[in-house]
Amino acid sequence: MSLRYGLLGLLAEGPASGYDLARRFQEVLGSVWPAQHPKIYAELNRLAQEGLIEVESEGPRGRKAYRMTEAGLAAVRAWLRDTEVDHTLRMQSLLRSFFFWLMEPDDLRRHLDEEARFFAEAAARYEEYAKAKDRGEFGDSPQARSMRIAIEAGVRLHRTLAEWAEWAKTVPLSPPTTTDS
Amino acid sequence: MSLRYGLLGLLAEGPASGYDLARRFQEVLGSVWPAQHPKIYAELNRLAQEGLIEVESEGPRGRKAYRMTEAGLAAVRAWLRDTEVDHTLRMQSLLRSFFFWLMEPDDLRRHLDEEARFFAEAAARYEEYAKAKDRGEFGDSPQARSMRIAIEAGVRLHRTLAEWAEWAKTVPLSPPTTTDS
DNA sequence: ATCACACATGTCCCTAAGTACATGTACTTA
DNA sequence: TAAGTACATGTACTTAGGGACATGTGTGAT
Repeated sequence: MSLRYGLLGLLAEGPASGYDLARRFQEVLGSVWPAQHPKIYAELNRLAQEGLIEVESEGPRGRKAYRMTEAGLAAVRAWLRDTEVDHTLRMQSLLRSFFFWLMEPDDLRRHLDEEARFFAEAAARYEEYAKAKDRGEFGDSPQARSMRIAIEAGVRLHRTLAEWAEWAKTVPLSPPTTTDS
Repeated sequence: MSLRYGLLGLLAEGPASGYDLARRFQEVLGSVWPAQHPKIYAELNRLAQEGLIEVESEGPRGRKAYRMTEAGLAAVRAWLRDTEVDHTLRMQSLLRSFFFWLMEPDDLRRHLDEEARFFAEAAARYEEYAKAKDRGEFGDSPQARSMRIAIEAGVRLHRTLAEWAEWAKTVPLSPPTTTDS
């Protein structure tokens, strides 16, 4: 259901085609909610059938731009206001960390180096985005301010994970061996 | 595939039945990789067919305890060492934050209050776990130390998200209106 | 003795997600 | 004018995940 409301949320900013939405999903929402174009086109058709969106215009190359209907706007708002947040998390990085004790120390160090680098780079990318927003590149609309909040989560989250990976490198996995002297 | 290696990872600590594994998944891995018992039993059967695990003993009420085989241990290790980490993230909380501008200020404040509370409570639960470990309640084995690292990630992650939600409450979503005087 | 509960394993079905395949059009550049 | 690229929309197949349903057993309490 989240994909559905992700699409409606994006369409609340203005009309867009499936192609546009697929790109925007990849660019901005992709890091918190991945979606491939087949799912997007399918969902758009369902949404249109249910009257939550409607074709606004048809363009070249079969392009169909959708516009949100009143019912659609009401539906996103209801989702945001009335439905419980699904806090389910699925992080392979953390799943793996339960099994670090199965790894050779060298492999583990290498792994944590890579993890730290990955998270730090992601954090840096989000920070660039945040700076661009703060420079006014996305304007100062409520949408842009919302995005700024989301980006801030990205920055903090990935920075935290990078620090965690660095910290993890300092934790010895084997208890000190008692020298039987 | 992560469920598979989650199960193998748990079985690396010692023999266990599907029922045991389902409970342990819910308790310790559930927050980073949810799994329901039907999936677990199915995966165990597949794993046994492929020779990565084998039935160690049969107990009352049809209980089947599985033991990991050499091949199974090699498989988890190969997964940990050689396969790339899937960093795909799916966080509904963050997806929603892109659309905060569609919410009434009051609803948004309420929402962020709830989010902050949820994340803070989760962080506190993880912290309790961490303290218990540091008191020595889980011993000092490599497994326990691995778990400690995973728990630390839970603490930091949720604390960060709680702080983010608190911070988000202080961000005005509407640009200051120019009073036409 | 009976009842409730925790133990224990599964099937079935539906939805969500991911990948590969398929098709065609407008524009830009060599 | 030919080739490459970005635009544009889909179908088909496979796997993963979640919920409901089904079934039966040992144990402890009343």
